[in-house]
Amino acid sequence: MERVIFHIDVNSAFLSWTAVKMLSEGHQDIRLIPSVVSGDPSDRRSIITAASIPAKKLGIKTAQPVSMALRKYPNLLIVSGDWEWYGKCSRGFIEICRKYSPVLQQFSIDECFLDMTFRLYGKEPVEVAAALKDEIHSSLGFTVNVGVGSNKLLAKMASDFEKPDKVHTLWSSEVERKMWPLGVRDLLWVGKKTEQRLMDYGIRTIGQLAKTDINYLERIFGERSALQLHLSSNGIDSSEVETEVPEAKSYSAERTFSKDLTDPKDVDRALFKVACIVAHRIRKDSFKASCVSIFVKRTDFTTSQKQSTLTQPTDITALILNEARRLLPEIWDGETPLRQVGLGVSRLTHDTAEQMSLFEDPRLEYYRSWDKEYDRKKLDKEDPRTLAYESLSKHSADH
DNA sequence: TCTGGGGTCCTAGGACCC
DNA sequence: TCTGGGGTCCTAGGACCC
Repeated sequence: MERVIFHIDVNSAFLSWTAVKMLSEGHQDIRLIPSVVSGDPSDRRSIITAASIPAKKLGIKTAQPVSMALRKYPNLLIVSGDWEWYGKCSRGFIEICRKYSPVLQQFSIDECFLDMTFRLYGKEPVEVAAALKDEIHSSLGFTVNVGVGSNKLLAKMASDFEKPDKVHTLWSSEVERKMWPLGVRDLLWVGKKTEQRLMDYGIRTIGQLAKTDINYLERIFGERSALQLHLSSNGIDSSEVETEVPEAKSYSAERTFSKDLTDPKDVDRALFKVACIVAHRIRKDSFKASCVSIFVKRTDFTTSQKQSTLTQPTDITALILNEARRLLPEIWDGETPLRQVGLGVSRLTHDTAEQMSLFEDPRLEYYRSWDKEYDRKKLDKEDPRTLAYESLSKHSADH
């Protein structure tokens, strides 16, 4: 029996959600004018996080630099994001979707899949999808697209058809007519690089890809990727709607500076900030990490990364920072200007047993109390107090 | 025009062990 | 003394997603 899967996708999520909030405060509806959500517009390096449909019609796209968008349209309305509010909107929209089927997989902050196979009770899938779409609009004030299909891949492809506020179907029987004429780039998991390689071999549309001999694809992409391309271009996807929320596998934070850094003191301070952010987040989720990695991006956009495994998992900022400091010289000569500095942790465990040792470093107690205070005071993540930085630096430098 | 931030998964090579 | 093959862990890098 054929399955019925819905994919629900909020239209220009961050922009719509900001619009709803501004409307309630008496502002005009920014969805109807050229507008964008972005980081600090005075920073030359800020990029566009979300754009309204009128803005998109002017050629303004997500991930473009704000400066570029302003050159295209100087009257562009720029608003900043509000992540707490976005979290509320996301939870509200997921809650409504869950009423239609408990077999729900949240795919990102603004997308989810529903397995509707046993939830239609004789009703037409398209009518149920329209009811869901309209309920979200009337109760929360923003629009969504609903893709309806025979599997997750097709549902997701369908939700990407004409926007906003639309229901589209993409059943297996419609693949040839609705999906095959599209360019390969429209296929899920085909990004820029794969598109270029396919182009090199004269494969431009999803239909051409579907009809390409899989053995030929294997020679270009390897066994695994070839199979993936072959199946998805033919509209085949047997994956389930996963209701379990997977545990995080890694945490990371990175900062791009408005001016490239060259002073080792500035770089160290940046490392400190990202270490505080990452360590705070793993403590909040009661994880400890065994692997620390750092990465840098240079002015020419080349990047380097270095990671190493700790002898014991930890959630202590100072120990993570120390490892990061040890690794840094291996990827940075102390002079090359750096555009970005990042820090990540992985190999996470929930192991709570403290590894007590007779020889436990007495400084650990100080580090833990420092972290406790950081967590308690919710210190401004972007601007940890100088004093805190100095005191932690002084201690951990002795290591 | 000049490119953010946060994730996941895959591959490939080297080290090490049996 | 010189030898095979398989498994696992670790690290670096790349591609993709939102």
